[in-house]
Amino acid sequence: MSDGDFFEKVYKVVRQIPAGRVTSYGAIAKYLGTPRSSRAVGYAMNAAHNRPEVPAQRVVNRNGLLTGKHHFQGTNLMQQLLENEGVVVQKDQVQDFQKIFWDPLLELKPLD
DNA sequence: CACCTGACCGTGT
DNA sequence: TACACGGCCAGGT
Repeated sequence: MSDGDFFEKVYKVVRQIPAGRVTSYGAIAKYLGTPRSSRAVGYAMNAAHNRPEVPAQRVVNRNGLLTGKHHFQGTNLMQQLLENEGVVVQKDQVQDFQKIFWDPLLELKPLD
């Protein structure tokens, strides 16, 4: 595994998040076996702008807060994309966060 | 080559 | 409750 594969792994997981569900940076990092790399997951999302196949709006922070909304076009694009998928967002906060939370550790099989 | 800067998170005081 | 700290990855200056 070369070093640059980390972002790719992140994208691979994010791509599998079902519409209408969300997960967190930390959950992805943990799934990849590097629980301390949550920050790097965020950086991967920042770099994911070239990747239309990566639904970055489905990744929020551990509190269900849309911390990365400023990196989308406009002011509310991230929220609108989510609401478009049936996710209710209010004041940058995902409602029923725990309910629609998608944990790769549980939903996804160990590594892919 | 030595910093610096980010879509974060857990722990400690 | 609030802040400080270390760890993670990649690219820029």
